[in-house]
Amino acid sequence: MQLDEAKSKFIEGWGTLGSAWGVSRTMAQVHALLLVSPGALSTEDIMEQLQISRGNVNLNVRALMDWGIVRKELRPGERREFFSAEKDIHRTATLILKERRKRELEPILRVLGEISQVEPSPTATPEETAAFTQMIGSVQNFAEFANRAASTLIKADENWFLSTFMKLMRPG
Amino acid sequence: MQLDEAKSKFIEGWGTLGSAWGVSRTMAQVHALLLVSPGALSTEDIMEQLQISRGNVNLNVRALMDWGIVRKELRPGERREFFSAEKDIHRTATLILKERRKRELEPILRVLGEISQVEPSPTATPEETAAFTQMIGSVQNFAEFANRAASTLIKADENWFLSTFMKLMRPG
DNA sequence: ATTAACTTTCAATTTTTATTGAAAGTTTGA
DNA sequence: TCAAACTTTCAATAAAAATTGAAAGTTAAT
Repeated sequence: MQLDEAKSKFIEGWGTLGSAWGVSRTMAQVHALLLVSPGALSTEDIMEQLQISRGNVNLNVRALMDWGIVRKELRPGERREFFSAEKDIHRTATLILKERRKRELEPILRVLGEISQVEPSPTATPEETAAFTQMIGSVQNFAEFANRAASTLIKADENWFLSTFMKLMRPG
Repeated sequence: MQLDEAKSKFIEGWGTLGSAWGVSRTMAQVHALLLVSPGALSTEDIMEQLQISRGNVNLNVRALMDWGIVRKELRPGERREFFSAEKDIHRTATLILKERRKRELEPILRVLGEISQVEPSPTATPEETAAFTQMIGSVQNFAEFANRAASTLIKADENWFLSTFMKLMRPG
């Protein structure tokens, strides 16, 4: 396979993966393009390579910068901005995890905390209320577990990630 | 807070969480409704409680059954079908993990495997090709790590999940 | 202060995805 | 075998999300 074809396949595959996980296809594709590009790219470069509009490029690179996985690069004597992706995959994964935890896990934990305060009422039997409380409690436990696991991974350095965690996963 | 209000908030929150992770809002809401309902529900029950059409209920309930997290329940002497959610949250999480790994992780691993076979060509410098191969290699390593981690979690029973994994996450 | 080179915004549009509802299909009991 | 009580399908429709492109905004050099 030729390099260009391989790059295209990666961009396409990464885009598909992203959209399955709630990241817009284009955002994932911009990320993939920056990952496979040796140097930083300008807005025009991205527009041309992915065949998308200027506004779209701007929107998506800014979202990627919000996530901390893409950086703006300024070159002396150049007015336009160049963009490059964090190339360390563990760091990238950590940053994504951090951001998604903040955006998605924390809100549901808040909701779970609120609704676990459900009080006995005349319209529901005590059994119904108890069943609900128990159900929510187990979801809450699980979500808190996931939250703590995410924290640990976020704090962990790459060595820990590769050695300690790897050993756990393959104890043989 | 009253039980009904708490249930609604859970259904809404679960729906939002789902859509952030690439699951349709309605599918997540049907799942949430079944989770908070003490008994099994009929198609009509779901239609009424979520205010959605019969076709939509049918579609989403079948998708949830594909995932293995909702079961059909037949009652003697009743022609219609009732549905109930797996109430064990660890088991639910495991089943979701398993299904998503199959649907989303495996395809990207296949793509990565293919494109790592990139060959030197006249249109690209050896350095470019090498940089690409290295990049893809690190993504591949990471994806394979995630794949193995998922396998382990899938095989693990609840005890392991709660004790061993918990200890690792909070080594103090 | 002006202008050229850029970035950002946003209302309009397109594309994608989800939903409906009615018709077709299936199953079960009489 | 019939018909009632269901489930399933799918073409049409609606809703949501992504995208465009042109105009407005910003910045930096002269």
